Amino acid sequence: MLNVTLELFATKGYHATKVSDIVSKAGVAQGTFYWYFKNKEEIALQIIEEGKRQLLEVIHQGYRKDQGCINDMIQSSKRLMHNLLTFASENRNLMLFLFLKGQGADLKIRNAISETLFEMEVNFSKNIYRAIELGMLEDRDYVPLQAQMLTNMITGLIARWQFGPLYDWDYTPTVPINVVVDEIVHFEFFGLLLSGGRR
Amino acid sequence: MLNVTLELFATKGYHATKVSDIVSKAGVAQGTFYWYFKNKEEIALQIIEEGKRQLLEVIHQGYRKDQGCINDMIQSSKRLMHNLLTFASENRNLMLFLFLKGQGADLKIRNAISETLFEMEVNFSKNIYRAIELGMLEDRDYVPLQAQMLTNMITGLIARWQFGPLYDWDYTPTVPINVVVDEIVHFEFFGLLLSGGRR
Amino acid sequence: MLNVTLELFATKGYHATKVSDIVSKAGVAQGTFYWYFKNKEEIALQIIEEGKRQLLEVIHQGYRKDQGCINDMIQSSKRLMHNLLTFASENRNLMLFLFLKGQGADLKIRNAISETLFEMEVNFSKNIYRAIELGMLEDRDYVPLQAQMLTNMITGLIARWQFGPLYDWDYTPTVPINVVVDEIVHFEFFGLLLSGGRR
Amino acid sequence: MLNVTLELFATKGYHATKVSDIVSKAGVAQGTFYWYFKNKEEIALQIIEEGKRQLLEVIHQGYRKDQGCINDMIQSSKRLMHNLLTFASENRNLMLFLFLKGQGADLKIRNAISETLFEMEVNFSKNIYRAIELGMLEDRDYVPLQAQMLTNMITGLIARWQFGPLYDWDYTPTVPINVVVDEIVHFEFFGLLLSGGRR
DNA sequence: TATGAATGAGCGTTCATTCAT
DNA sequence: CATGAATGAACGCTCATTCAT
Repeated sequence: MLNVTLELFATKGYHATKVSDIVSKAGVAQGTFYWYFKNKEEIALQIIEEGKRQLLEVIHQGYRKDQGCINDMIQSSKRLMHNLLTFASENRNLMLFLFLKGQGADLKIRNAISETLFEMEVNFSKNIYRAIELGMLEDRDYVPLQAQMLTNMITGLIARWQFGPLYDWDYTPTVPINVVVDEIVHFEFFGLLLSGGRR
Repeated sequence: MLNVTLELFATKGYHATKVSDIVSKAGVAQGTFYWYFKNKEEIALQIIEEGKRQLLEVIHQGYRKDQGCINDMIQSSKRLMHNLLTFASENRNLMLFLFLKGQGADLKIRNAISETLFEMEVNFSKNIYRAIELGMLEDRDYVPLQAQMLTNMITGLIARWQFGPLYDWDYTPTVPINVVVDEIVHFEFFGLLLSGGRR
Repeated sequence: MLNVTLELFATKGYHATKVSDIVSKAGVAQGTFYWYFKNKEEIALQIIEEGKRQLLEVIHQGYRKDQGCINDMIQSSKRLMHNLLTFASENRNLMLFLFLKGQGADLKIRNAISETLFEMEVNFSKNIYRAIELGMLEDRDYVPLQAQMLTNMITGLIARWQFGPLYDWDYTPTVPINVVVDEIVHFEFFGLLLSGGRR
Repeated sequence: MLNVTLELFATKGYHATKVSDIVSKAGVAQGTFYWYFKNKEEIALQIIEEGKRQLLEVIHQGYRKDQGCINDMIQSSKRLMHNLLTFASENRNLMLFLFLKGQGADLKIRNAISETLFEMEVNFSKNIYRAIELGMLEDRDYVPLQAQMLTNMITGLIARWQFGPLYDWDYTPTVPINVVVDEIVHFEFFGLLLSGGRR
């Protein structure tokens, strides 16, 4: 039922998705829904929770562990972005819901989503701090701000890349995944690396 | 009525805003709403239309017109970003609605918003192409992709800067506007400029 | 305004006709309507009143005055029916409203219409009684019942003849007026005349 | 719910009957209505459909099957009319809705009703043609027109007989059913039979 | 576990009517 | 005489939720 619901949330949006839509698509009766979930809000929260877990797992795997040269850093970033975009390709509905449609839902759900995005940010921050610790980047102020920019750039780009300017579910990406990875990492690299000790 | 409605849309979201909320906040009767607007959807579309107009006007004013050195380009970018962030500060509700909450509304509204963001992108693209023409930037592929990244970075940053990680209307920015401008332009500068002839 | 309103009542029906339809078709402002008429009901009642006057005038002109033979009676009936059908052709909207659509309006209006039809009946009754007085018809019971049947036959036929089986305003009669007159009078003649002294 | 609704439609008319009237009279909640019917229009259409079925069944049973003399034809007509009037007595609300109030409803409903009346006409036409085939009546033009007159006469008479000149639901018929049957059949007999070969 | 009929609060919208100008 | 903006009661309909089976 989670997958079915996520698909509906992603395409129609939270409010426009009726519980009756969910159950009819899932092939069960209306009442059955309420055996599995307390209410409509809860299924959304579960979806977000599970999505967050997977998303952070992907990001976590790209975490820099060893010291290395600039090139190692770039390679590591590329690997992370590649994993992220691959995950995005395999979880289109999740991306659409988390990065776009979700903000139209009710407060509690919006907050759960915001929290997810914030944790992404935190991980990017950690990544940057780690790179500084490892001596790969010079120390700087405003690491969180830079992590924000990265997050926005990445989530926004994933949405636009996958769904086009009108955020259409049936859109087919026109740019190969490698190009997107390169562009992001390029921005990231120059944005972060060359900012040097600016503080 | 437009301002009152925008505020409600921005804080509660489109669906959670009842027409009765709008009219009671505006101090008129329920029926009066329908004298001025065909229905709830139309007022949203009008708000978006007007917001788009203003937003694009701000962006257009930052359009590069004269050739210049690298420094001119940076200054011009800073001026544009400063205008944009100032406009954002003075139109918090519009930002919240366009960049976040709006995607939870119905198809027609979402499309109108997407179109607005897309036109921002197009303007950034034009800006980049213009800089190439003027010899300020080397020629490159994927200008639209870079414009997308810029747009995402900027809109996302505006939202996060103004409303914090939980997108809370009562949040107060913790980072001074100049720092944000510097960071954005830094990213933009290195991202775009130093990408050189990579194609 | 009366004509405009009658046309709308006849085509759309009483309830489906909005005061705003009337005034926009009449080319005046909404408020003006209420200078001429107390409310929507009143204009309907005025229309019915005026229609009744005209209708009864037509019927009254066909009233038998002089004694005569059977043939005189048939000729007189034919003349009456011809006048009635001619009037109907020239007052399609009135027919449609009185004989069909009107019964869907509110109580007071329905009663005004019923009264109109009843007065038609009364006149037919008088006509029959007069013919009996003049010795053109034998005396009989149930004259009112026969008058009812005549009325129903005539009003129904007028509606069906002018507007077809679906009561469509744009329908064009397929049967010439003389044929209709002949058929009605034939029915009337044999129905009334030959019923002889049956009592 | 169908019976309850028919009663309300027949007494108050379609537009004046609120869904809340229906459900409160039926003793269920507002929402329950929409579990059984798509909307208010649909229940009207179902009522008409069912009414048509029953009405045509009654008429069909009176269909002439065997050849016979004039008297057989009259007897057969009387039986049909008697059945029809008996059915009408037992389905007062249906009569009131189909023959009077229904024409005030919206287009789709009006058309469904018109269709019902038209099928009555068609059946009467068939009956006449069958009588011609059987040699009980001479051939003639304008059979459909005569069927129309019959239908109008009969439906109108049923309405007036049952509900009086003001079409009042609480009216009690003042004329015994047999008299009405006799009068109708008399009109029909002389109207149809004696019209001979007039063409 | 699972069903699906039943609920009812709440919403968007309509439209006859009013009234200051 | 005429306007048209403003009113607000009332309606049809939706849909998340409940509960007897």
